[in-house]
Amino acid sequence: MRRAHHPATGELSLPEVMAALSDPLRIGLVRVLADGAERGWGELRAPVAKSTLSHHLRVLRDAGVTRTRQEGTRCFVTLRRQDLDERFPGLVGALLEAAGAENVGSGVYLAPGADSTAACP
Amino acid sequence: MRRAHHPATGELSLPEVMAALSDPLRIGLVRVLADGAERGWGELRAPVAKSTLSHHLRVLRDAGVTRTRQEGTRCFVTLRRQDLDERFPGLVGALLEAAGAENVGSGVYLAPGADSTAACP
DNA sequence: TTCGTTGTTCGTCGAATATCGAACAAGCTA
DNA sequence: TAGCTTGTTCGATATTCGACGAACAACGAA
Repeated sequence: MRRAHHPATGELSLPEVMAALSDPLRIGLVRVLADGAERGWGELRAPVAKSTLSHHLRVLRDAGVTRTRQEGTRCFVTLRRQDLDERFPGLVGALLEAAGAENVGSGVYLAPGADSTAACP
Repeated sequence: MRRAHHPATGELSLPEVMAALSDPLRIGLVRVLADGAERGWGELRAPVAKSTLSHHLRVLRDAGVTRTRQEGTRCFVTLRRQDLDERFPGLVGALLEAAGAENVGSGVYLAPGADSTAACP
């Protein structure tokens, strides 16, 4: 598991962020992370193969939408809400509101019983 | 020149709109149209072949971001700001603000001397 | 050390995208 | 009618994207 690259706040690219947020599955991931809690990779459920899920998380990470932290063999993901709001004020909020109203990305959810406080037992 | 298809307000798809707004050139087009004025196709200047420009305008139109009106052999384009705001409140505003701050899509501009009031002489 | 768990990476596939020039169609205009 | 203007459409390429299974790497546990 190679060290993941995270763009600095100042390096965020608007087109790249928009592209990252143009896939229903990735929108679903952002919605799941929208409460600001850190989530374990294993908590995330989506109707795709795990290699595909890894791909989508990588796209989000490379665009600077999420941050991945590694702990042992596990990964924890958070939404970079503050960084995004700093560079693109209101964008993520508008997206989340619209996605909620349209129920975009509803195929993504958290593993039943998973709790943000139990992410690191 | 076939009759263009415009999705109804209720048919707008968030992922499709996001994808349409993830290209720098298309963001530039939206910026040029952001003042709400109707612009003639011929006023639009972008560093691509006209067939490519036609393609990008079609992507925007098909996603419901712009509306195209035909008058004789000419086309006039407007931003569907109201429809977009109705479905995705704040999204276009946040995009425009961010794009302005980052100067995204600056390769797109209006033909010198073109005026919104002179679009239909 | 030997497993088992956990994500990532690789190779591949089909579909979609961006781009260009050329050909085309529709409507003015001479 | 014959041309001119204006966009659109058509191939043709090259690139990228989303998806999958399989292989791999890193770490903890037995």
